[in-house]
Formats: sequence, C-alpha cells, structure tokens
Amino acid sequence: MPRTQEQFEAIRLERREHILQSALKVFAEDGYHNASISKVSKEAGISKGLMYNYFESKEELLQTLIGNYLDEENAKVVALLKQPFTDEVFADLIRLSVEVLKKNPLQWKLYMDMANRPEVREIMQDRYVESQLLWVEKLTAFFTQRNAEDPMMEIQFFASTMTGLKVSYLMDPVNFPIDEMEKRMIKLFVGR
Amino acid sequence: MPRTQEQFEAIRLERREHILQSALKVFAEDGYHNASISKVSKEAGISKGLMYNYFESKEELLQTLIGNYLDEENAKVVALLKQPFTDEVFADLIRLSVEVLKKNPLQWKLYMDMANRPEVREIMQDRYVESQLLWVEKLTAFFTQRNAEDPMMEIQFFASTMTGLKVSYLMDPVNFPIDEMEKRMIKLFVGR
Amino acid sequence: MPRTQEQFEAIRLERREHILQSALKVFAEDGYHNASISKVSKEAGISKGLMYNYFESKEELLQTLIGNYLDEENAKVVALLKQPFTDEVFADLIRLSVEVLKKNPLQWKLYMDMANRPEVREIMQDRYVESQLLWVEKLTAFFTQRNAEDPMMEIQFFASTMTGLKVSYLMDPVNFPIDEMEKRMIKLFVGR
Amino acid sequence: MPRTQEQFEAIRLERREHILQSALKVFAEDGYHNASISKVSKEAGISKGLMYNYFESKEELLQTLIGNYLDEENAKVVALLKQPFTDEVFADLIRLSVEVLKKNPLQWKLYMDMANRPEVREIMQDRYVESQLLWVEKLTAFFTQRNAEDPMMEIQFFASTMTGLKVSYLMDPVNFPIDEMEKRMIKLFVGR
DNA sequence: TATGAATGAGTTTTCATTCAT
DNA sequence: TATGAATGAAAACTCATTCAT
Repeated sequence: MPRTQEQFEAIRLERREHILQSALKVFAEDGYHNASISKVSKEAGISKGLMYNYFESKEELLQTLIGNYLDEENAKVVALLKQPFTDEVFADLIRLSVEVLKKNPLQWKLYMDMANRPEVREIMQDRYVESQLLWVEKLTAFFTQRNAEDPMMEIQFFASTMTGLKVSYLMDPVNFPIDEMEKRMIKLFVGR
Repeated sequence: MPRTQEQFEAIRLERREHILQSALKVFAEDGYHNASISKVSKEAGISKGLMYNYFESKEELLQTLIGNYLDEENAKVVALLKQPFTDEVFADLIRLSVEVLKKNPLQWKLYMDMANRPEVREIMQDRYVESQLLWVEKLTAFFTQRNAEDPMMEIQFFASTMTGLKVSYLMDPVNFPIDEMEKRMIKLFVGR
Repeated sequence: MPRTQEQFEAIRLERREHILQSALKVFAEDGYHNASISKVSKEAGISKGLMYNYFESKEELLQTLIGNYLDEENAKVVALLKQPFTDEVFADLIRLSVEVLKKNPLQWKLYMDMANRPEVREIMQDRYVESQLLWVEKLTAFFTQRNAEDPMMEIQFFASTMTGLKVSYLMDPVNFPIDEMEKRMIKLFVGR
Repeated sequence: MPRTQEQFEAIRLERREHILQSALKVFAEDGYHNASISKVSKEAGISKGLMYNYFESKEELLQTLIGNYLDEENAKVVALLKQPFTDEVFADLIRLSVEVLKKNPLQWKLYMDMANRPEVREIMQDRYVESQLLWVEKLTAFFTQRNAEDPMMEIQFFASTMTGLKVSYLMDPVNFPIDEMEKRMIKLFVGR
C-alpha cells in the first residue's frame, strides 16, 4: 500500500516550502556565500542529500527565494498601479511596500545582499520592466501635476528614499520606527 | 649603502597601503566571501605568502579596510559637527557625505555588504559612539528650532534618507544622479 | 478470481526481463558507472524501490546482463562447433558472430566496456573453458590441414581480427560495412 | 632566498608529469569513472588539493592524457605518411603502431575506454582530419595498384584488423603474441 | 507489491593558510 | 624578505540503497 500520488505531492510541497524557509533564514543570517548547504539542511532537519532532491543547486535555491518573493510583491504593486492614480493610491503603495517589508524582512535582506550580483541584476531588469514603466508613467504624471521642478528627479528621490527606509529597517528592525517613517514618507511625497 | 630603518618602514607602509587598495578592489568587485586571497595578491602584484607578512588573515584585511576608511570619514564629520551648527554646516555635512561617497565608492560598497555581519556591527557601535551622540545633539537642536513635530523622528528620517542615497548610488553609480539628489536633500532638510 | 502461482511467476519473469532490457539500454548508452539506477528505473517505468525487489544491487544487474547474454551466444556457438568442422561450418560460425553482434549491439558494447574489470574477466575465463577448448581443437585441425605455418598463431590472428570487426562495428554501427567485412573474413580465413 | 623562476618551473613540470603518470595508471586500471581523484593523488603521493593546482578538473586530466599521447603518435604517423608510400613504408607504419602500442599500453587502454564518449569522439574527428585523409589517399593508391576488388573496403578491413590487434593486446598484454601478429599483418596486407 | 522520499557515504572542487627554499 | 608549491579542512554535489507508508 504505497502512498497515493496526492500524498506524495503534499509531502513534496510541504518539504519544499520548509526547505525554502530554512534556507531563507540561514542565507539572510549568514549571507548567501557564507551559508552552507550543510547548515541549511541542519536548520531544516533533513539530510544534505535531500536538499538536492528538491533543488538542483544552492544557486537555484537562491533564485527561487528571491524570485518567488519579488514576483509576489510585484504582482500586488502592479495591481495598485493599474488603478487610477489618486493620492490615496500613492499612499497605499507606500503602505504596501512597508507592509510587505515587515512581513518578509528576510527575503528583503537576502535580496539586498544579492542585488549587486550582476546575474541577479539582469534577471530583475528583465523581469520587472512592466512595473518599472508603470511607476515612471504614473509618478511623472503625479509630480508634474504637483508642479515639481523636475519630475524625473523627484521620482529618483522618492525611490532613493524608499530604499533608505527599507535598508534602515532591515539593518535594525527592532529599533527603526518604521511606522512613523511610513507616515513621514506619505506626508512628504503625497502631502497631508 | 644599506637603507635606514626609516626607509624600510616607509617601504613597508607603502606596500601595506598598496595591498589594502588591491584587496578593496577585489573584495568590492567579487564580494568578500567570493574573493580569494590568490586574486588579491595577484592584483597587488605580490605573492600569496607575502600577504601574510603584512596581514594575519583575510579577516584582518577586511577589518582593517572597513575600520581605516570609516575612521577617516568619521574624523572629518566630527570636526564639522564640533563647529557651531549653522544651516551652512548642515549643508556641508551632507555635501561631505556625498563627496566621500563619490571618492570612495568601493569602501562604501564593502562596508554595506558587510554591515550585517554581527562582528562588524559590534565594532561599529563601539567605535562611533561619540559622533552618534554629536549628531543627535546637534540635529535635535536644529530640528527643534525648526519646530519639527518630533525631532527624534526627523533625525531618523534624515539618516534613513541619507542611507537611501548612498545605497542607490552604490547600486548604480553611473546612472544615479547623485549631485541632484544632494541638492534635493539640502533643500528638504536644511531649506533653501 | 485471484491469479495462480504460475501467473504471478510469469509476470515476475516478464518484468525482470523488462528491467534487464532497460538497464542494458541505459548502461550501454551512458556507461555502467555513469548510468544511474534512477535513470534505469525511469526507463523501465517502475520505481527505484521495485528494482531492488528484482535485483539486489546495481552490480548484480550488470553481472546478470553480461552473463545472460554471453551464455546465450556461447550455447549457439558450441552447438555449431560440435558438428563436423567443414568450411561451411566455419563460415557459419563467422556469420553467426556477426549476426549476434548486429542483433545485440548493446550487450556487446556493455561487455566490451566492462571486459577490463578483473571480476568480469575471471567469470568469463571460468565460464567458457569448454568452448575455448573446442575452438582451439577445431581450428588447429582446420589450419593444420590448410598447411598454415603456425596454426596456433593463425588462431590468434583469427580471434584478433574478429575482435577488430566487433569493436569497429560497435564504435560506429551506422558507417561500418559489417556485411562486407564478414565476407572479407570468410574469404580470408575459410577461402572462397 | 626564494626559489628562482627556473626552479619553480622545473618543479611544476616534473610534478605535472608525475601526476599525469599516476592518473594514467589509476584511470587505466579502474576506468575513468570508477577512479577517484583521491586515489590518483594517493598514487602520486600528494594531496588532493594540489591536483587542482595543476589541472582544473578531473576531465581536464583525462583530456590531457588522451590528447597528449594521441598527438604524439599522430605526428609520427603523419611523418611517415608524407613519404613516398612504398611497401616498406607501409610495413613501417604497422610496426610503428605496434611499437607505440607496446610502449604506451595504458594510454591506449584509456583511449579505448573513452572512445565511445561523444565528446571524445568529436575531438578526435576534428583533430586528426589530416592524417585520416592521408591514410585514405595513400592506401587507396596502394590497394588499387594491387588490384584489390574494392580498395575502400580493403582500407576498412585493414583498419578493423589493426583495431583488433590493439584491443586484443590490451586485454591481455602478457599472453597476446603481438610480435607474431605484427608479422602476420605485414604479410597479409603488404605481402612478403 | 509498489512508491519515491530520505539517507549517508563518497565524490569533485575550493581556498585560506603554511612552509621549504 | 619573498615565492608559490603544498596542505587539509570544508564546501557543493551525487547516487546506490533503505524505508515508511
């Protein structure tokens, strides 16, 4: 009486997710290069060998972690961006970024660690062209309407400031007053 | 005519500096863990063995690189902070940060890469207590005088935004309009 | 209506044969060491676990494959050798070898790949003493009658040339003109 | 007082050759796949790590072994083939093959083991086009002049028989009467 | 009987560090 | 002081075999 197809599938899915979580933790703590598959497997409570039953390589594990997560966030952002761009939507976009950040700090940490690697950079650029264009389009209109001196610069400044928020939070999640900063961002860029 | 003691020491110091520069380049390009001592020594044009005559380990090389550099920057910042804190001084502090960033992007990149490692974190915290306190003291006064709602929050926001600038620049030095962003920062936090 | 004991056995045997064929294909294509049990079981369309219900180990699979096959060929050869050794029988022996080769190239390839392994060598030597002796006996008589200078050498030369034929064919079955070579062999060693 | 450039070079060359010899022995005995770098390094009396100071990978070791050797033999063969193709030259070519075979049985064994691998096949085909063409050209003329029924077939038969000689010798170098077989070959294909 | 998840020993490979010269 | 050959511990990865179901 072997397990059914469904049982096997369930096991695989659960294990896969469990491995991803363990890898995320270890990678984010130690950094991708410093982290070893051995440590990840220990964290997951399984043998090293089994890791390779689920992921072809350490690299694939990383790609999956970053890709999965960013895709998810990106989808939400794009959905919001496709709505008419009101003040409230802009504020929501900021709130969404912060919410996602607070919910998945490890993924973000990992992504930031890796964002300098050329391979990762390339993938990202190809993958998120659409949302990039949307951001630019909507924010250009927004800042233009607000009579900004140089809307493109304002977009850059906004993006840079958001990055600062994220990095600062990730460096010290306990002490960084992320919620106040969120409000400050909204006040600054969206206005009251 | 054998060289004097001083001449030897001068040569040693110069070489040490040369090794540090080479290591910086390699570490920043490849990432600390991915970089090999072999590559560093090749970059420096000396043998692997000789490296260990100047530095006890790869780790020490890293510590020295980060420490040296940050000390240097910190000294300049402290000097400015100790002057009466006028608008112009605040603007200068921002300009100084940007200038230093542009002059030493590799050190900054390396520092940012490593800033999550607990050892590095600890060192930093101990080392720059003084300047931290100065910043807080001066900026509190500054923002209070400007009738900020919550001066402490404004400091955090300022710091976070500076971080964003640095990270954004380091991620893409060619395209990021660092000079415009500097102006934008001054306008935002210092005013005209 | 439950199956009878015989039916079960028949199914088992059939499956066993199926596994052997699959293993043969994979082993011959990838080489024994490079081939994985996983691939063999996929080729056979059964699970890895079930393989071990039929064969104790990868090694046993190999032994069975080589043994089975060579026994089969050997039996046919011995049958022919026990007949009066006419020119026609000699020609038939050559034809038989070529025919068997063309029909079972994979087994031959596998055997040739493995023929250097000491374990395989030993087994072979023990197993085919009888046919070896028969060959020598018959061919000695044959070449002696033909007034060969040194009948034993002629036997060696014949064997060596047959080996060349087999190896050359296995290396490039598509382009090697095996049928012409068969004729050439017969002409050379049997005469017209 | 470090070693001079020449001393280092001498060490490297000697070591490299020593490693190649050890690898050849182990690869030929156990087969490439079955042989481990660990065993090769033990045979060479050095650490596993040092192997990678001399060769990038196990694969490169193999390529070097096969390539080096075959190039060497090929050069000699080509030299002979470029001379006017007399009976004596043909006989010399056969003698050369046998001589080379006796001198480097391990390389040949290894080559034969690997000759089925697609990568190796391709390399060989590209590498020895010239000598292939020369062989065909010269032997076609030779067999045509001898009034062979089908010169191309005769070439094939010759090549196949040479292969048989080599394989048979390699399978049992002690007992196979290689010198007699050489004479037999010459008698058969070159004539008295 | 049948499955494929799981193991663990073994393999190739890397690289900071040491050391003979 | 200076070299790079040499080491060895640890990393990534493979795969025959076992085992819970």
